[in-house]
Amino acid sequence: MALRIYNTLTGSADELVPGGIKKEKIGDYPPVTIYSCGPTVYGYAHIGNFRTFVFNDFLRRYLKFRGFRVDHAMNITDVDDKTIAGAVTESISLKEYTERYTAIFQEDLTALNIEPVEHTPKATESIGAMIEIIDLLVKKGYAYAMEGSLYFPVDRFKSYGRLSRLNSREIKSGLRYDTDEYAKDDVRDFVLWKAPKENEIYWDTPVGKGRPGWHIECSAMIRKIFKTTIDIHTGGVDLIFPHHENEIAQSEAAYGEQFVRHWIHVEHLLVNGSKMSKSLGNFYTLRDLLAKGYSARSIRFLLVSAHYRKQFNFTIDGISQADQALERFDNLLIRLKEIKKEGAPNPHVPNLIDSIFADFTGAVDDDLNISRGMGMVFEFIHAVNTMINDEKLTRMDADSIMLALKKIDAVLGFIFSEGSEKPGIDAAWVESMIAERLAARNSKDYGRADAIRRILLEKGIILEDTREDTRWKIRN
RNA sequence: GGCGCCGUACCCAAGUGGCUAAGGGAGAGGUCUGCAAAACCUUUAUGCAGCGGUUCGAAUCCGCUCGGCGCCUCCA
Repeated sequence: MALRIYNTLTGSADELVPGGIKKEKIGDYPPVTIYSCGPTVYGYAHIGNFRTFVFNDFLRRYLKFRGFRVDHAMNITDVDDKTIAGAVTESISLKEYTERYTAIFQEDLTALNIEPVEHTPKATESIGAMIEIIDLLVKKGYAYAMEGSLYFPVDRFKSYGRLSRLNSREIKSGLRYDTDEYAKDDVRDFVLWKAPKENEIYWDTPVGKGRPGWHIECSAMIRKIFKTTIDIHTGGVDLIFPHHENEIAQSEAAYGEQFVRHWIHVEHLLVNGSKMSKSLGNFYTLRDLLAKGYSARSIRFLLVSAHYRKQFNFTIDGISQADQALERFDNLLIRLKEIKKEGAPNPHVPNLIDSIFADFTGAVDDDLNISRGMGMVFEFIHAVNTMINDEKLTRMDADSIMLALKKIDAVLGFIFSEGSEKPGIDAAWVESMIAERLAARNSKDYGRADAIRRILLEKGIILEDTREDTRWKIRN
Protein backbone atom coordinates (compact mmCIF):
# COMPACT_ATOMS: atom_id res chain seq x y z
CA MET A 1 0.00 0.00 0.00
CA ALA A 2 1.21 3.43 -0.86
CA LEU A 3 1.25 6.60 1.15
CA ARG A 4 -1.20 9.07 -0.32
CA ILE A 5 -1.48 12.67 0.74
CA TYR A 6 -3.80 15.37 -0.53
CA ASN A 7 -2.01 17.72 -2.89
CA THR A 8 -3.41 21.23 -3.11
CA LEU A 9 -1.90 21.64 -6.57
CA THR A 10 -3.74 18.70 -8.12
CA GLY A 11 -6.74 18.63 -5.81
CA SER A 12 -6.39 14.92 -5.18
CA ALA A 13 -4.72 12.51 -2.78
CA ASP A 14 -1.51 11.74 -4.65
CA GLU A 15 1.00 9.06 -3.90
CA LEU A 16 4.21 10.43 -2.48
CA VAL A 17 6.99 9.77 -4.98
CA PRO A 18 10.22 11.35 -3.77
CA GLY A 19 12.35 12.55 -6.65
CA GLY A 20 9.38 12.11 -8.99
CA ILE A 21 10.43 8.67 -10.22
CA LYS A 22 8.62 5.64 -8.88
CA LYS A 23 10.76 2.96 -7.26
CA GLU A 24 10.10 -0.60 -6.22
CA LYS A 25 11.07 -0.17 -2.59
CA ILE A 26 10.78 2.77 -0.25
CA GLY A 27 14.44 2.39 0.64
CA ASP A 28 15.40 3.09 -2.98
CA TYR A 29 13.99 6.59 -2.92
CA PRO A 30 16.19 9.62 -2.43
CA PRO A 31 15.51 11.58 0.76
CA VAL A 32 12.15 13.35 0.75
CA THR A 33 12.89 17.04 0.36
CA ILE A 34 10.53 19.12 2.48
CA TYR A 35 10.25 22.83 2.99
CA SER A 36 7.95 24.26 5.64
CA CYS A 37 7.08 27.91 5.97
CA GLY A 38 8.37 28.86 9.38
CA PRO A 39 7.48 31.68 11.72
CA THR A 40 8.00 35.36 11.45
CA VAL A 41 9.69 35.95 14.77
CA TYR A 42 7.73 38.85 16.22
CA GLY A 43 6.29 38.15 19.64
CA TYR A 44 5.18 34.74 20.79
CA ALA A 45 3.83 32.20 18.36
CA HIS A 46 0.32 31.02 19.27
CA ILE A 47 -0.90 27.47 19.30
CA GLY A 48 -2.65 27.96 15.98
CA ASN A 49 0.82 28.47 14.56
CA PHE A 50 1.96 25.44 16.48
CA ARG A 51 -0.73 23.32 14.97
CA THR A 52 1.12 23.65 11.70
CA PHE A 53 4.52 23.05 13.23
CA VAL A 54 3.29 20.02 15.11
CA PHE A 55 1.84 18.76 11.86
CA ASN A 56 5.16 19.24 10.06
CA ASP A 57 6.77 17.23 12.80
CA PHE A 58 4.20 14.48 12.61
CA LEU A 59 4.65 14.32 8.83
CA ARG A 60 8.42 13.97 8.96
CA ARG A 61 8.21 11.43 11.77
CA TYR A 62 5.69 9.37 9.85
CA LEU A 63 7.80 9.45 6.70
CA LYS A 64 10.73 8.11 8.68
CA PHE A 65 8.49 5.48 10.30
CA ARG A 66 7.56 4.33 6.79
CA GLY A 67 11.21 3.98 5.83
CA PHE A 68 11.76 7.21 3.92
CA ARG A 69 14.71 9.42 4.60
CA VAL A 70 13.92 13.10 5.00
CA ASP A 71 15.74 16.33 4.28
CA HIS A 72 13.67 19.05 5.84
CA ALA A 73 14.06 22.82 5.95
CA MET A 74 12.09 25.43 7.84
CA ASN A 75 12.88 29.12 7.54
CA ILE A 76 12.91 31.85 10.14
CA THR A 77 11.67 35.17 8.82
CA ASP A 78 13.68 37.72 10.72
CA VAL A 79 13.17 40.81 8.62
CA ASP A 80 9.81 42.22 7.54
CA ASP A 81 7.42 45.02 8.49
CA LYS A 82 6.36 43.36 11.74
CA THR A 83 9.79 42.53 13.06
CA ILE A 84 11.05 45.98 12.17
CA ALA A 85 8.08 47.57 13.93
CA GLY A 86 8.52 45.27 16.93
CA ALA A 87 12.16 46.18 17.35
CA VAL A 88 11.27 49.85 17.22
CA THR A 89 8.58 49.38 19.86
CA GLU A 90 10.97 47.61 22.21
CA SER A 91 13.77 50.06 21.37
CA ILE A 92 16.29 47.38 20.54
CA SER A 93 18.08 46.39 17.37
CA LEU A 94 16.31 44.18 14.86
CA LYS A 95 18.89 41.47 15.44
CA GLU A 96 18.48 41.57 19.19
CA TYR A 97 14.71 41.53 18.82
CA THR A 98 14.50 38.63 16.37
CA GLU A 99 17.09 36.57 18.23
CA ARG A 100 15.06 36.87 21.39
CA TYR A 101 11.89 35.61 19.75
CA THR A 102 13.69 32.97 17.74
CA ALA A 103 15.08 31.52 20.97
CA ILE A 104 11.62 31.55 22.53
CA PHE A 105 10.21 29.83 19.48
CA GLN A 106 12.85 27.12 19.66
CA GLU A 107 12.07 26.53 23.32
CA ASP A 108 8.40 26.11 22.49
CA LEU A 109 9.23 23.63 19.75
CA THR A 110 11.29 21.62 22.20
CA ALA A 111 8.51 21.71 24.79
CA LEU A 112 6.12 20.30 22.20
CA ASN A 113 8.58 17.50 21.43
CA ILE A 114 9.09 18.74 17.89
CA GLU A 115 12.26 17.34 16.37
CA PRO A 116 14.87 19.73 15.00
CA VAL A 117 14.87 19.77 11.20
CA GLU A 118 17.94 19.51 9.01
CA HIS A 119 18.00 23.16 7.94
CA THR A 120 16.73 26.34 9.60
CA PRO A 121 17.82 29.20 7.37
CA LYS A 122 17.23 32.79 8.38
CA ALA A 123 16.15 35.43 5.93
CA THR A 124 18.87 37.87 6.91
CA GLU A 125 21.49 35.22 6.26
CA SER A 126 20.14 34.37 2.83
CA ILE A 127 20.23 37.73 1.09
CA GLY A 128 22.76 36.46 -1.46
CA ALA A 129 20.41 33.68 -2.56
CA MET A 130 17.57 36.16 -2.90
CA ILE A 131 19.64 38.49 -5.05
CA GLU A 132 20.52 35.57 -7.28
CA ILE A 133 16.89 34.78 -8.07
CA ILE A 134 15.86 38.41 -8.38
CA ASP A 135 18.75 39.03 -10.76
CA LEU A 136 17.60 36.12 -12.91
CA LEU A 137 14.05 37.46 -12.93
CA VAL A 138 15.30 40.88 -13.99
CA LYS A 139 17.33 39.36 -16.81
CA LYS A 140 14.41 37.28 -18.01
CA GLY A 141 12.05 40.23 -17.96
CA TYR A 142 10.06 39.08 -14.94
CA ALA A 143 10.65 42.19 -12.90
CA TYR A 144 10.00 45.86 -13.24
CA ALA A 145 11.11 48.77 -11.14
CA MET A 146 8.82 51.38 -9.66
CA GLU A 147 9.72 53.96 -7.06
CA GLY A 148 12.87 52.10 -6.16
CA SER A 149 11.16 48.73 -5.62
CA LEU A 150 11.16 45.70 -7.87
CA TYR A 151 7.85 44.03 -8.71
CA PHE A 152 6.88 40.76 -10.35
CA PRO A 153 4.47 41.16 -13.26
CA VAL A 154 1.86 38.50 -12.61
CA ASP A 155 0.24 38.65 -16.04
CA ARG A 156 3.48 37.42 -17.58
CA PHE A 157 3.29 34.17 -15.68
CA LYS A 158 0.59 32.19 -17.46
CA SER A 159 -0.29 29.58 -14.89
CA TYR A 160 -0.65 32.14 -12.10
CA GLY A 161 -3.55 31.20 -9.86
CA ARG A 162 -3.37 27.47 -10.45
CA LEU A 163 -2.62 26.56 -6.83
CA SER A 164 -5.29 28.77 -5.28
CA ARG A 165 -7.73 28.36 -8.16
CA LEU A 166 -8.17 32.08 -8.40
CA ASN A 167 -7.86 32.56 -12.11
CA SER A 168 -8.47 36.23 -12.22
CA ARG A 169 -8.58 37.70 -8.84
CA GLU A 170 -12.15 38.36 -7.91
CA ILE A 171 -12.87 41.61 -6.21
CA LYS A 172 -14.86 41.57 -3.03
CA SER A 173 -18.25 43.13 -3.53
CA GLY A 174 -18.65 46.55 -2.04
CA LEU A 175 -14.93 47.05 -2.05
CA ARG A 176 -13.29 48.67 -5.01
CA TYR A 177 -9.61 48.83 -5.56
CA ASP A 178 -8.44 52.17 -6.77
CA THR A 179 -5.52 51.04 -8.85
CA ASP A 180 -4.06 54.52 -8.75
CA GLU A 181 -3.25 53.98 -5.10
CA TYR A 182 -0.95 51.14 -5.91
CA ALA A 183 2.53 51.71 -7.14
CA LYS A 184 2.20 48.69 -9.33
CA ASP A 185 0.95 47.98 -12.82
CA ASP A 186 -1.56 45.41 -11.67
CA VAL A 187 -3.01 44.94 -8.18
CA ARG A 188 -1.92 41.33 -8.21
CA ASP A 189 1.73 42.18 -8.79
CA PHE A 190 3.88 41.65 -5.74
CA VAL A 191 7.12 43.09 -4.52
CA LEU A 192 10.39 41.22 -4.90
CA TRP A 193 12.68 43.80 -3.38
CA LYS A 194 11.45 46.72 -1.32
CA ALA A 195 12.91 50.18 -1.58
CA PRO A 196 14.48 51.36 1.68
CA LYS A 197 12.46 53.62 3.90
CA GLU A 198 13.77 56.26 6.23
CA ASN A 199 15.66 54.75 9.20
CA GLU A 200 14.97 51.20 8.13
CA ILE A 201 17.40 48.37 7.69
CA TYR A 202 18.50 47.78 4.10
CA TRP A 203 21.08 45.89 2.07
CA ASP A 204 23.08 47.47 -0.70
CA THR A 205 23.00 44.88 -3.49
CA PRO A 206 23.43 44.59 -7.25
CA VAL A 207 19.63 44.81 -7.64
CA GLY A 208 19.51 47.99 -5.62
CA LYS A 209 19.31 49.13 -2.04
CA GLY A 210 16.48 47.67 -0.03
CA ARG A 211 15.17 44.63 1.77
CA PRO A 212 13.45 41.43 0.70
CA GLY A 213 9.82 41.12 -0.21
CA TRP A 214 8.02 38.49 1.83
CA HIS A 215 7.71 35.82 -0.84
CA ILE A 216 11.25 35.85 -2.21
CA GLU A 217 12.69 34.39 0.94
CA CYS A 218 11.17 30.94 0.57
CA SER A 219 11.95 30.67 -3.14
CA ALA A 220 15.56 31.64 -2.55
CA MET A 221 16.09 29.29 0.36
CA ILE A 222 14.59 26.33 -1.42
CA ARG A 223 16.91 26.93 -4.36
CA LYS A 224 19.90 27.40 -2.15
CA ILE A 225 19.33 24.29 -0.05
CA PHE A 226 17.78 21.86 -2.49
CA LYS A 227 18.94 23.15 -5.89
CA THR A 228 15.98 21.80 -7.82
CA THR A 229 12.34 20.68 -7.60
CA ILE A 230 11.40 19.68 -4.06
CA ASP A 231 9.00 16.96 -3.03
CA ILE A 232 6.85 18.63 -0.38
CA HIS A 233 6.08 22.18 0.64
CA THR A 234 3.92 22.70 3.72
CA GLY A 235 2.22 25.64 5.37
CA GLY A 236 -1.06 26.91 6.70
CA VAL A 237 -4.01 27.25 4.33
CA ASP A 238 -3.86 31.00 4.66
CA LEU A 239 -0.57 30.92 2.78
CA ILE A 240 -2.00 29.37 -0.37
CA PHE A 241 -2.83 32.81 -1.64
CA PRO A 242 -0.91 34.91 -2.20
CA HIS A 243 2.27 33.59 -0.58
CA HIS A 244 2.62 30.18 -2.17
CA GLU A 245 1.13 31.29 -5.45
CA ASN A 246 3.80 33.94 -5.63
CA GLU A 247 6.58 31.58 -4.66
CA ILE A 248 5.62 29.35 -7.57
CA ALA A 249 5.53 32.27 -9.99
CA GLN A 250 8.96 33.56 -8.99
CA SER A 251 10.73 30.23 -8.84
CA GLU A 252 9.29 28.75 -12.00
CA ALA A 253 9.79 31.98 -13.94
CA ALA A 254 13.39 32.18 -12.80
CA TYR A 255 14.46 28.57 -13.17
CA GLY A 256 12.06 27.17 -15.74
CA GLU A 257 11.34 23.94 -13.89
CA GLN A 258 8.67 22.72 -11.53
CA PHE A 259 9.06 24.27 -8.09
CA VAL A 260 7.25 21.79 -5.82
CA ARG A 261 5.59 18.45 -6.53
CA HIS A 262 3.38 18.13 -3.50
CA TRP A 263 1.74 21.03 -1.68
CA ILE A 264 0.34 20.22 1.75
CA HIS A 265 -1.73 22.78 3.63
CA VAL A 266 -2.84 22.62 7.24
CA GLU A 267 -6.26 23.98 8.16
CA HIS A 268 -6.81 26.63 10.77
CA LEU A 269 -7.16 26.24 14.46
CA LEU A 270 -10.35 27.93 15.59
CA VAL A 271 -11.19 29.35 18.96
CA ASN A 272 -14.82 29.96 19.80
CA GLY A 273 -15.64 29.17 16.22
CA SER A 274 -13.37 31.62 14.52
CA LYS A 275 -9.82 31.59 13.30
CA MET A 276 -7.18 32.01 15.96
CA SER A 277 -5.00 34.89 14.90
CA LYS A 278 -2.84 37.57 16.32
CA SER A 279 -4.71 40.31 14.54
CA LEU A 280 -8.03 39.18 16.01
CA GLY A 281 -6.42 38.85 19.43
CA ASN A 282 -8.20 35.57 20.15
CA PHE A 283 -5.16 33.42 20.68
CA TYR A 284 -3.42 31.34 23.31
CA THR A 285 0.33 31.07 23.40
CA LEU A 286 1.92 27.87 24.58
CA ARG A 287 3.19 29.74 27.61
CA ASP A 288 -0.33 30.92 28.52
CA LEU A 289 -1.45 27.33 28.65
CA LEU A 290 1.59 26.00 30.49
CA ALA A 291 1.11 28.74 33.07
CA LYS A 292 -2.44 27.49 33.60
CA GLY A 293 -1.03 24.10 34.42
CA TYR A 294 -1.71 22.26 31.16
CA SER A 295 1.11 20.15 29.86
CA ALA A 296 2.81 20.58 26.51
CA ARG A 297 2.33 16.85 26.09
CA SER A 298 -1.48 17.18 26.29
CA ILE A 299 -1.38 20.04 23.84
CA ARG A 300 0.71 18.02 21.43
CA PHE A 301 -1.74 15.13 21.76
CA LEU A 302 -4.64 17.43 21.01
CA LEU A 303 -2.98 19.06 18.02
CA VAL A 304 -1.75 15.78 16.55
CA SER A 305 -5.06 13.99 17.02
CA ALA A 306 -7.06 16.30 14.77
CA HIS A 307 -6.87 15.60 11.05
CA TYR A 308 -4.73 18.28 9.41
CA ARG A 309 -7.23 19.17 6.68
CA LYS A 310 -10.06 19.91 9.06
CA GLN A 311 -10.58 23.09 10.96
CA PHE A 312 -10.17 22.30 14.60
CA ASN A 313 -11.92 24.15 17.39
CA PHE A 314 -9.51 24.57 20.25
CA THR A 315 -10.96 24.45 23.75
CA ILE A 316 -9.66 24.14 27.27
CA ASP A 317 -12.03 21.24 27.72
CA GLY A 318 -10.26 19.57 24.81
CA ILE A 319 -6.94 19.76 26.66
CA SER A 320 -8.54 18.14 29.70
CA GLN A 321 -9.92 15.35 27.56
CA ALA A 322 -6.46 14.87 26.06
CA ASP A 323 -5.03 14.71 29.56
CA GLN A 324 -7.42 11.93 30.48
CA ALA A 325 -6.67 10.01 27.31
CA LEU A 326 -2.94 10.22 27.99
CA GLU A 327 -3.47 8.62 31.36
CA ARG A 328 -4.45 5.47 29.56
CA PHE A 329 -0.95 5.32 28.11
CA ASP A 330 0.66 6.08 31.44
CA ASN A 331 -1.35 3.43 33.23
CA LEU A 332 -0.61 0.85 30.59
CA LEU A 333 3.12 1.52 30.78
CA ILE A 334 3.05 1.20 34.57
CA ARG A 335 1.24 -2.09 34.32
CA LEU A 336 3.62 -3.42 31.67
CA LYS A 337 6.64 -2.55 33.77
CA GLU A 338 5.22 -4.46 36.72
CA ILE A 339 4.93 -7.74 34.86
CA LYS A 340 7.36 -10.24 36.34
CA LYS A 341 6.06 -13.53 35.08
CA GLU A 342 8.84 -15.64 33.61
CA GLY A 343 8.52 -18.22 30.91
CA ALA A 344 7.89 -18.55 27.23
CA PRO A 345 6.33 -15.66 25.34
CA ASN A 346 2.65 -15.74 24.53
CA PRO A 347 2.33 -16.89 20.90
CA HIS A 348 -0.50 -14.40 20.27
CA VAL A 349 1.59 -11.35 21.06
CA PRO A 350 3.57 -11.21 17.79
CA ASN A 351 0.30 -11.33 15.84
CA LEU A 352 -1.16 -8.59 17.95
CA ILE A 353 1.88 -6.42 17.34
CA ASP A 354 1.93 -7.15 13.62
CA SER A 355 -1.66 -6.14 13.30
CA ILE A 356 -1.29 -2.88 15.20
CA PHE A 357 1.50 -1.89 12.82
CA ALA A 358 -0.53 -2.93 9.80
CA ASP A 359 -3.67 -1.17 11.02
CA PHE A 360 -1.86 1.97 12.04
CA THR A 361 0.03 2.19 8.77
CA GLY A 362 -3.07 1.43 6.75
CA ALA A 363 -4.94 4.26 8.44
CA VAL A 364 -2.22 6.88 8.31
CA ASP A 365 -1.22 6.06 4.73
CA ASP A 366 -4.66 7.32 3.76
CA ASP A 367 -4.01 11.05 3.73
CA LEU A 368 -2.43 10.95 7.17
CA ASN A 369 -5.62 9.86 8.88
CA ILE A 370 -4.19 9.99 12.36
CA SER A 371 -7.59 10.02 14.04
CA ARG A 372 -8.25 6.56 12.73
CA GLY A 373 -4.69 5.52 13.44
CA MET A 374 -5.04 6.53 17.05
CA GLY A 375 -8.28 4.62 17.29
CA MET A 376 -6.27 1.55 16.31
CA VAL A 377 -3.67 2.29 18.96
CA PHE A 378 -6.34 2.53 21.64
CA GLU A 379 -7.81 -0.77 20.54
CA PHE A 380 -4.36 -2.26 20.90
CA ILE A 381 -4.09 -0.88 24.42
CA HIS A 382 -7.43 -2.38 25.25
CA ALA A 383 -6.32 -5.79 24.01
CA VAL A 384 -3.08 -5.59 25.98
CA ASN A 385 -4.89 -4.55 29.16
CA THR A 386 -7.19 -7.50 28.85
CA MET A 387 -4.22 -9.86 28.52
CA ILE A 388 -2.62 -8.30 31.57
CA ASN A 389 -5.83 -8.81 33.55
CA ASP A 390 -5.87 -12.44 32.53
CA GLU A 391 -2.17 -12.79 33.44
CA LYS A 392 -1.36 -14.00 29.95
CA LEU A 393 1.77 -11.91 29.49
CA THR A 394 5.33 -12.74 30.47
CA ARG A 395 8.21 -10.35 30.98
CA MET A 396 9.34 -10.96 27.39
CA ASP A 397 5.88 -10.16 26.05
CA ALA A 398 5.79 -6.96 28.04
CA ASP A 399 9.14 -5.95 26.58
CA SER A 400 8.09 -6.61 23.02
CA ILE A 401 4.86 -4.65 23.52
CA MET A 402 6.86 -1.82 25.02
CA LEU A 403 9.16 -1.84 22.01
CA ALA A 404 6.18 -1.72 19.64
CA LEU A 405 4.78 1.26 21.51
CA LYS A 406 8.12 3.00 21.26
CA LYS A 407 8.10 2.56 17.49
CA ILE A 408 4.64 4.06 17.27
CA ASP A 409 5.66 6.82 19.60
CA ALA A 410 8.44 7.71 17.20
CA VAL A 411 5.53 9.05 15.14
CA LEU A 412 3.18 10.34 17.84
CA GLY A 413 5.69 11.70 20.32
CA PHE A 414 3.43 11.70 23.37
CA ILE A 415 3.10 8.13 24.60
CA PHE A 416 6.32 8.08 26.57
CA SER A 417 6.54 11.27 28.55
CA GLU A 418 9.92 12.49 29.54
CA GLY A 419 10.77 13.54 33.05
CA SER A 420 8.01 11.61 34.76
CA GLU A 421 9.98 12.22 37.94
CA LYS A 422 8.70 15.67 38.75
CA PRO A 423 11.07 17.83 40.75
CA GLY A 424 10.01 18.81 44.24
CA ILE A 425 8.90 15.34 45.18
CA ASP A 426 11.11 13.22 47.37
CA ALA A 427 10.66 9.63 46.25
CA ALA A 428 12.27 8.24 49.40
CA TRP A 429 9.80 10.16 51.55
CA VAL A 430 6.89 8.84 49.48
CA GLU A 431 8.19 5.31 49.87
CA SER A 432 8.47 5.73 53.63
CA MET A 433 4.90 7.01 53.82
CA ILE A 434 3.76 4.04 51.79
CA ALA A 435 5.59 1.71 54.17
CA GLU A 436 3.96 3.38 57.16
CA ARG A 437 0.57 3.07 55.52
CA LEU A 438 1.19 -0.61 54.82
CA ALA A 439 1.97 -1.17 58.49
CA ALA A 440 -1.22 0.67 59.47
CA ARG A 441 -3.24 -1.44 57.05
CA ASN A 442 -1.72 -4.64 58.38
CA SER A 443 -2.81 -3.69 61.87
CA LYS A 444 -6.20 -2.66 60.44
CA ASP A 445 -5.68 0.95 61.41
CA TYR A 446 -7.56 2.19 58.36
CA GLY A 447 -8.02 5.66 59.76
CA ARG A 448 -4.24 6.18 59.72
CA ALA A 449 -3.94 4.49 56.29
CA ASP A 450 -6.52 6.83 54.78
CA ALA A 451 -4.91 9.84 56.40
CA ILE A 452 -1.63 8.99 54.69
CA ARG A 453 -3.43 8.66 51.39
CA ARG A 454 -4.86 12.16 51.89
CA ILE A 455 -1.53 13.68 52.88
CA LEU A 456 0.08 12.38 49.72
CA LEU A 457 -2.87 13.41 47.58
CA GLU A 458 -2.44 16.98 48.76
CA LYS A 459 1.06 16.83 47.28
CA GLY A 460 -0.44 15.55 44.03
CA ILE A 461 0.54 11.94 44.62
CA ILE A 462 -1.95 9.20 43.93
CA LEU A 463 -1.64 5.81 45.62
CA GLU A 464 -2.94 2.68 44.02
CA ASP A 465 -2.91 -0.67 45.79
CA THR A 466 -2.20 -3.67 43.64
CA ARG A 467 -2.22 -7.30 44.61
CA GLU A 468 1.51 -7.29 45.41
CA ASP A 469 2.25 -3.79 46.62
CA THR A 470 1.33 -0.11 46.46
CA ARG A 471 2.35 2.02 43.51
CA TRP A 472 2.28 5.77 43.29
CA LYS A 473 2.05 8.28 40.50
CA ILE A 474 1.88 11.98 40.13
CA ARG A 475 -1.43 13.55 39.31
CA ASN A 476 -1.39 15.41 36.01
C1' G B 1 -20.08 38.95 -4.95
C1' G B 2 -16.47 34.69 -6.35
C1' C B 3 -14.05 30.11 -4.66
C1' G B 4 -13.84 26.24 -0.96
C1' C B 5 -14.76 23.43 3.54
C1' C B 6 -17.83 21.63 7.47
C1' G B 7 -22.60 20.07 10.25
C1' U B 8 -22.18 12.11 13.01
C1' A B 9 -24.23 10.36 20.58
C1' C B 10 -23.76 14.80 26.55
C1' C B 11 -18.46 16.62 24.54
C1' C B 12 -14.30 15.57 20.96
C1' A B 13 -13.93 12.61 16.59
C1' A B 14 -13.34 8.38 12.42
C1' G B 15 -16.28 6.42 8.64
C1' U B 16 -17.66 9.12 2.05
C1' G B 17 -22.29 3.33 -1.59
C1' G B 18 -23.49 -2.62 1.18
C1' C B 19 -22.29 -7.06 7.59
C1' U B 20 -24.55 -5.07 14.28
C1' A B 21 -22.19 3.65 12.47
C1' A B 22 -14.26 3.20 14.83
C1' G B 23 -11.81 5.46 18.86
C1' G B 24 -11.22 9.02 23.10
C1' G B 25 -13.61 11.91 27.11
C1' A B 26 -17.88 12.15 30.38
C1' G B 27 -22.14 9.50 32.72
C1' A B 28 -24.64 4.80 34.61
C1' G B 29 -24.43 -0.44 36.33
C1' G B 30 -21.13 -4.55 37.46
C1' U B 31 -16.26 -7.49 38.67
C1' C B 32 -12.03 -6.64 41.93
C1' U B 33 -11.11 -3.92 46.66
C1' G B 34 -10.87 -2.48 54.22
C1' C B 35 -11.51 2.21 51.38
C1' A B 36 -9.99 4.39 46.94
C1' A B 37 -7.78 3.94 42.27
C1' A B 38 -6.32 1.30 37.99
C1' A B 39 -7.98 -2.35 34.71
C1' C B 40 -11.79 -5.25 32.64
C1' C B 41 -17.16 -6.29 31.36
C1' U B 42 -22.01 -4.11 30.21
C1' U B 43 -24.49 0.32 28.84
C1' U B 44 -25.49 5.68 26.19
C1' A B 45 -27.02 7.52 17.77
C1' U B 46 -33.06 2.04 14.24
C1' G B 47 -29.54 7.29 13.96
C1' C B 48 -25.59 10.65 10.77
C1' A B 49 -28.54 19.40 10.27
C1' G B 50 -33.53 19.43 7.38
C1' C B 51 -36.35 18.25 2.93
C1' G B 52 -36.51 15.99 -1.76
C1' G B 53 -34.08 12.79 -5.55
C1' U B 54 -30.76 8.74 -7.80
C1' U B 55 -30.05 3.43 -6.37
C1' C B 56 -31.77 -3.33 -4.99
C1' G B 57 -29.18 -0.46 -1.12
C1' A B 58 -26.88 6.33 1.19
C1' A B 59 -24.29 9.24 6.91
C1' U B 60 -21.66 8.30 2.22
C1' C B 61 -23.81 10.38 -4.66
C1' C B 62 -27.15 14.70 -6.73
C1' G B 63 -30.41 19.10 -5.80
C1' C B 64 -32.47 22.63 -2.57
C1' U B 65 -32.90 24.79 2.44
C1' C B 66 -30.94 26.02 7.26
C1' G B 67 -26.58 26.71 10.37
C1' G B 68 -21.12 27.44 11.05
C1' C B 69 -16.17 28.51 9.17
C1' G B 70 -12.15 29.75 5.83
C1' C B 71 -9.74 32.17 1.48
C1' C B 72 -10.24 36.36 -2.00
C1' U B 73 -5.86 41.78 2.44
C1' C B 74 -0.59 40.86 6.81
C1' C B 75 -1.63 35.96 8.80
C1' A B 76 0.31 28.88 10.31
